[in-house]
Amino acid sequence: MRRIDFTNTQVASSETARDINRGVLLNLIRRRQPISRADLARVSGLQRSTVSLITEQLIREKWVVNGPVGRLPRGRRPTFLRLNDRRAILVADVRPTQTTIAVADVNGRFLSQEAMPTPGDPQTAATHIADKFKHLMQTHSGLVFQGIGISIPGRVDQVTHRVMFTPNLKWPQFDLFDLKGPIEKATGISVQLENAANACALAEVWFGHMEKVHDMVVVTIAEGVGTGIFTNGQLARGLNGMAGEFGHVPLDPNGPLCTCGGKGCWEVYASTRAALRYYHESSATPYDMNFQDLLALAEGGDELALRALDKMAHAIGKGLRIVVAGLAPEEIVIAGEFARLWERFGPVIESEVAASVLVGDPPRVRPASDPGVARLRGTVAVVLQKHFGPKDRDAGQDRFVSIQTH
Amino acid sequence: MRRIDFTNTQVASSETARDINRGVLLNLIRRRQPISRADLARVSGLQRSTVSLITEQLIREKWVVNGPVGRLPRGRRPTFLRLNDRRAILVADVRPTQTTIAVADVNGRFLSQEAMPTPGDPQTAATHIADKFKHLMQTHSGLVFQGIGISIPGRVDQVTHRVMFTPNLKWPQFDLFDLKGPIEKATGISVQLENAANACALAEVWFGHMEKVHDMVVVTIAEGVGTGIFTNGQLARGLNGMAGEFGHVPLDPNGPLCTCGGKGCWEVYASTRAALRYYHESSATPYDMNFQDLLALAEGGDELALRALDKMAHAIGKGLRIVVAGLAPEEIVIAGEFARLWERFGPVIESEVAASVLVGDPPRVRPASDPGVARLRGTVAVVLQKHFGPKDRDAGQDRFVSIQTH
DNA sequence: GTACTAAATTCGTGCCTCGAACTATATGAA
DNA sequence: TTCATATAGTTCGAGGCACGAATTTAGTAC
Repeated sequence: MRRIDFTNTQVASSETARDINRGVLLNLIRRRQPISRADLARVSGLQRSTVSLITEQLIREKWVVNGPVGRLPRGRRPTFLRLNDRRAILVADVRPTQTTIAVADVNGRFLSQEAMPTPGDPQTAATHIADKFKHLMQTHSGLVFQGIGISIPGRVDQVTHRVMFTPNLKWPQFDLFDLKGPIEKATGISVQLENAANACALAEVWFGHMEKVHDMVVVTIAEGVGTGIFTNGQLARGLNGMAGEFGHVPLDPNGPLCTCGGKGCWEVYASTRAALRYYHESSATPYDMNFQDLLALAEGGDELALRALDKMAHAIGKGLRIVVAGLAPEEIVIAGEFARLWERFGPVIESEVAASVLVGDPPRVRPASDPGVARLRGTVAVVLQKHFGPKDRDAGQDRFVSIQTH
Repeated sequence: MRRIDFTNTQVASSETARDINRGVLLNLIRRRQPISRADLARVSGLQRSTVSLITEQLIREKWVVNGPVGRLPRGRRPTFLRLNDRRAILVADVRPTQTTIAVADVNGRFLSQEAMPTPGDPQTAATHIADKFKHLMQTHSGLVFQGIGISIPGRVDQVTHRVMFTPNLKWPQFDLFDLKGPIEKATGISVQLENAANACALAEVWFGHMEKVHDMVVVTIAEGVGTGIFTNGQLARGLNGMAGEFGHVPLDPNGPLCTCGGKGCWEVYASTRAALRYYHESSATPYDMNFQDLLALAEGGDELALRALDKMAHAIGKGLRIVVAGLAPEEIVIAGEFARLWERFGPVIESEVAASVLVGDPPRVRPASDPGVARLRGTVAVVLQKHFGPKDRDAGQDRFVSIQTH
């Protein structure tokens, strides 16, 4: 007897072409709105007739709405299309001390945003966050909510939706707790969990500049150092979602102890905690000071603060050498409040990176497009990706099937 | 006036479905040959009628031929399909001291294989290799040659087809020399250049085990240490094709000088050269000895040789920590002659890797499927990929267009 | 009003997959 | 030998989809 394990190969049906083109047009509208059907046809290369049919479908599906009418020197006026911004997304960005909750539309514009202290354990956090969400759903009753995105300072296995690794978030037994389930149950909306650095990477791709970036690495500098790797047009997630933990690569095997248990990790030298440590080592300030304060001091010209941040910038650059050698991204994006002082410290990082390029062009190094909301906006992108992104179509290689012969 | 830069978005036409399904079936036939049309339908999920039409097309295109007729307990006998193995590929594997030239069929089976010393400069190499190829084309006149693949110990920019970085191959001004052009001109066949580690990665994916691997890293241990990164179903090539140079990440910034100009690179500790150095440091053997000799000594039980290789294995494992933390591949494959002593040194690497996993499952670590021909067979895959692989369809994100308004 | 222009829609054609019906070819029981 | 049954492979009509020419719609210029 012969049984077949029917994990099907990804074949195309007669509707596949429509699926693909629908996605192409939806994304073109998203990036170029307001845009007329005629322009869509020109830009996409599809026939005007095809564009009309597909946009009609998108309007029926309520993703797109007819917008204002344009004006041309001659001829019939075009009707512009734009995304239906009554479709909205709920997002939360969980950080060790503070959690931000927001409502965004499909364009990544925030309609409401508030902060709360991060609860001390995941159970309480789940209830508090869910409550906030429910409240926001009531106060924004005109909107249709598409999904919930939550970014955390840790790695998430996207198969099991379990949290794998959160060295900087001191929640007891978080890895055993299901954050997604309770919030979905309380709100009735599907929840996506994602690592903050990965979220930032998606933010750049979805809301950043127009040109297509093929290989990019985002580095989030906060209490820890995280990287989000975007390659071949997708996030590299790795086994159990653990890809991107360059922050825990040791730069010096004899260095200070890290929260991960290792020694001399990049994060130990390049995180905001490291900068505070540098500062405290060189001054006699009392210990209750946070990174915001340090930045403020530096912006005010405090020499010791500047020196601490300079040390941090060098450490960031040093760790980036590994990323550059290993992945050779086209672009490196630095996210986190540290990027506020880009003018001062960007060049430090840039020169360190340029020195590490073995041969060829150095990667662009730049701060996140909108550092203040990078993480939140990325979390919006996490949810949008489910609707606008590729339908998890296999990137070429077929998925194979095992035939068991009995 | 408005001009449009018509780098078109990738839209689907009415033929797209056929394109996709043709690829799926071609690859299914490749991996499961001999296979009947009925089985193809079952495995792929396509209708039998559709399978018949597409296989007819593949037979017309001469990719597939009708093979033997099967035998079943009941019913009409199935005609098995298999790849047309008269389609062949010419490959060369260039290494610092020796170059291997071979003819392979589309199944990666070698029909002929020979070695020659690697010439001292790229010009001579191009003529010699082209001559060998032309000769092989004559002696195998029954075959239809699909392409030429050449693997080199260096990185290749797949956009410009220029060689970027070959620290271990002492060819003068190789980066200014066009290896592809002259050989194409001499043979009339299109040439693909690829880094040896990338080639090995493709070999594993194309000719390795059946299960689909999503994230894999191949480490080639030879005169240098190279890595080939396979993520999201594709090779990660990076800017100028430079991705994968983990071999030049410094493990110790004060270590010995590397051929790349840096200090204390992984390669300095983990290459075959390193093992020879370790051996020579501990014995008084004359200096004209190569890695093959060292392996032979170790296989014969020489204590000093074993110790040198053990040190090398530890260094390999230590560098893999970076790869594991940064990419969390499902699988790490070790290629190169070193893998011959896997029984002895595999566990050393494995335990080092397992210790570096922050959380979750450790990656599988294993030697290359067929270490002796890994590089050559991978080079075959480089060429096959052009015919069997995805049609460089964008993995989701659309490619944008810039409209210049004058 | 007429000429012209551009946007958007309509409609016939061809490609493609689907699925039912049909043909071809085998085994085994009556 | 004949017929039921089972499996492989083909044929053919239906429906989804993109294409592209023709048509309709709606504006400007004169």
